Amino acid sequence: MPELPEVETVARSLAPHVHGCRFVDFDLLRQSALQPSSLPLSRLRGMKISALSRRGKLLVFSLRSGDAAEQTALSLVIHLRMTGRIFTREANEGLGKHTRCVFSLEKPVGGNFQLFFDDARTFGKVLLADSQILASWPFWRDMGPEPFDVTIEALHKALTGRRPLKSSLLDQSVLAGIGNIYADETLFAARLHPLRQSGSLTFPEVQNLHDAIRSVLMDAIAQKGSSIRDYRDAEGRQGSFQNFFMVYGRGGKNCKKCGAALEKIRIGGRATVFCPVCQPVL
DNA sequence: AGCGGGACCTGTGGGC
DNA sequence: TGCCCACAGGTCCCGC
Repeated sequence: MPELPEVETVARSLAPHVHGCRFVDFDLLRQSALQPSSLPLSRLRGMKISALSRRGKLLVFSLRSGDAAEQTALSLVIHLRMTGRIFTREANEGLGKHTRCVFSLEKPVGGNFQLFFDDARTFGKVLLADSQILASWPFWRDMGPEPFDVTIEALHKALTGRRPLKSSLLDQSVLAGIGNIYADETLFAARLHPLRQSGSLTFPEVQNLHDAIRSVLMDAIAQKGSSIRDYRDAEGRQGSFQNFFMVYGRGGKNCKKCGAALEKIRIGGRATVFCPVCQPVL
């Protein structure tokens, strides 16, 4: 599910609820929801959330221990993968069918609430890490630049070889945060064929792609993400960018721009939709 | 290098 | 209505 715009929306909607809150307790209902390299979640107790941010598709809680004498800093990192959801609950409303982990938090002004991590497909992961564990986690270590930070030159340099352009966009070490929806939407906006060889792009084409990535992701964030089925923000609201899809999930339908029938193919095992007229091979 | 296929899982929607 | 199959927003791993 959640790609960059969805995780960004979750982070923004969740931040005001959790900032300054302290972890009181946790309940890990499914052991496999914990990344094997994680510190035990018991280390959470007493730690305070100093910031909530996003890196690629990861949600990152920055934590500090309460005592000023020996401050420790940890990060609680959550990857929602396909169907993960994070949301808050005021009281003890009981677990959902797919609840994998529950965190009990204490507000700075007093009073407790719970943070739920639900995940139907159980692909999602939770990782509690110090800076060393985080830095040596391959997925974190190898993550490429944020799409809003990368320069055109750096993007040009990262697009190499004969691999399909779409595969490069999905490669988190090239750019962090783009998934199947936004790869297809971005390529349409840039008028580039998904099978173009990554290394064959001219500088103006990379410039074009760079613009498309930023504008598609910004539009999607403005619409609070895309809700295909599972996705909701931290307050249970759906996104609305699915109403603006030009190609994703529209194989066989007419291009909204030129009317041609959109083609659906598979690239690297992922369904890929594009317009053969707006996105010519050359 | 990169692709196809499988694995990890559960749910949903379409076809019959 | 019900059953079976294909497919789903992501990543990792293996073999070719």
